[in-house]
Amino acid sequence: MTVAEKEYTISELAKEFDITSRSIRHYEDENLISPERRGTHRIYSPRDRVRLQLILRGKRLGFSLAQIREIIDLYDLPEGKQKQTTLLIGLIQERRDALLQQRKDINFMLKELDMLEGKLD
Amino acid sequence: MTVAEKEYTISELAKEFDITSRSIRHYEDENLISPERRGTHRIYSPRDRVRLQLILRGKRLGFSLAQIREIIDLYDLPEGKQKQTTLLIGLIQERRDALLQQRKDINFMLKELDMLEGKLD
DNA sequence: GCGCAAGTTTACGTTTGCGTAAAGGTAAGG
DNA sequence: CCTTACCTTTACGCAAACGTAAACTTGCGC
Repeated sequence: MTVAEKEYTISELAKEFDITSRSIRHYEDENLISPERRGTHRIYSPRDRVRLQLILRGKRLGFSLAQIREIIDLYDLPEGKQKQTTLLIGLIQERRDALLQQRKDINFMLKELDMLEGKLD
Repeated sequence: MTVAEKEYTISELAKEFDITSRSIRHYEDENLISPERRGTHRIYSPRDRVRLQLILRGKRLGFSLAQIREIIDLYDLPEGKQKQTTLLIGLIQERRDALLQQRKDINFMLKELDMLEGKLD
C-alpha cells in the first residue's frame, strides 16, 4: 500500500517559505500550481510543495511568472511520450543558455566585489 | 597628453546593447547614470558605457534598478577615503551572499535540465 | 538656409506581481 | 451553539520599469 502522503495548508507553506498566502494564491491564478480542493479549502501535496520551491527558485533568478510556468511545464512531460522532442530540446537549450549567461554575470560580479573589498584596506 | 576619449550618442549605445533610448533615459531619471550634456544632447563616455553594462548585468540577474544603484554606488567610493568601512563590508557581504545563492539555484536548475533532457531519449 | 533624421521633455498608458481591504464561509474546541 | 482562527472570493490599489505618443529643438548634409 502507498504510504500516506503528507499534506499542507496554504498558511503552512506560506510560513515555511516566508511568503504570503496571497502570493501562493496568485501563483495559482497564474496556473503555476493547482492544489487539491477539499470543499473550498486548498490542500497541498508534497508534489505541490516541490512546485512551489521551483517557483521561488525561478523568482530568485529573476524570471517572470510566465517564464517560470514555461520552465515548470517542462517537468510535466507525459513520461514516455515525447511530444515534440525537437521543440522541447530547443526550449531546454534556451533555458540553459540563459542560465549559463547568468552564471557568467554572477562570477563577474563576485570578482568585482572581491576587488572592491580589496580597496577597503 | 591624454588620449582623446571615445564618445557615444544615446542611440549608439541603445543599438549596441539592444535596448531603447527610452530605457537609457529612464536609468538616468533613476540616477543610475549621468552623461555629460553638450547643449541639450547627451554625450556618453567610455566610463558611462561601463556603467550601462553594469546596469544590464544587474538586470539579467533580476535585480531592481534600486538594488543596481546600490551596487553601482559601491564603485564610486572616494578612492582612498574609506567612508564607513564596516557598513560597506556588510553591504558587500550581502551582495555576495545573494549571488552565491543565485549560483546555487542556477546549478540546481542546470542539473534538472540535464535530467529532463535525459528523459527525452 | 532647408530638410530630415535624431535628439529633447512631458506626460499618460501598460504590464507584472502582488498588497490590502471587504465580506463572508468553515472547522475545531469549549 | 458560539467563539476564534483560518480559510475563501472579489476587487480595487500600487510601485516598478519602461512603452508610446505629442510636440518641440538641433545639427549635419547638400
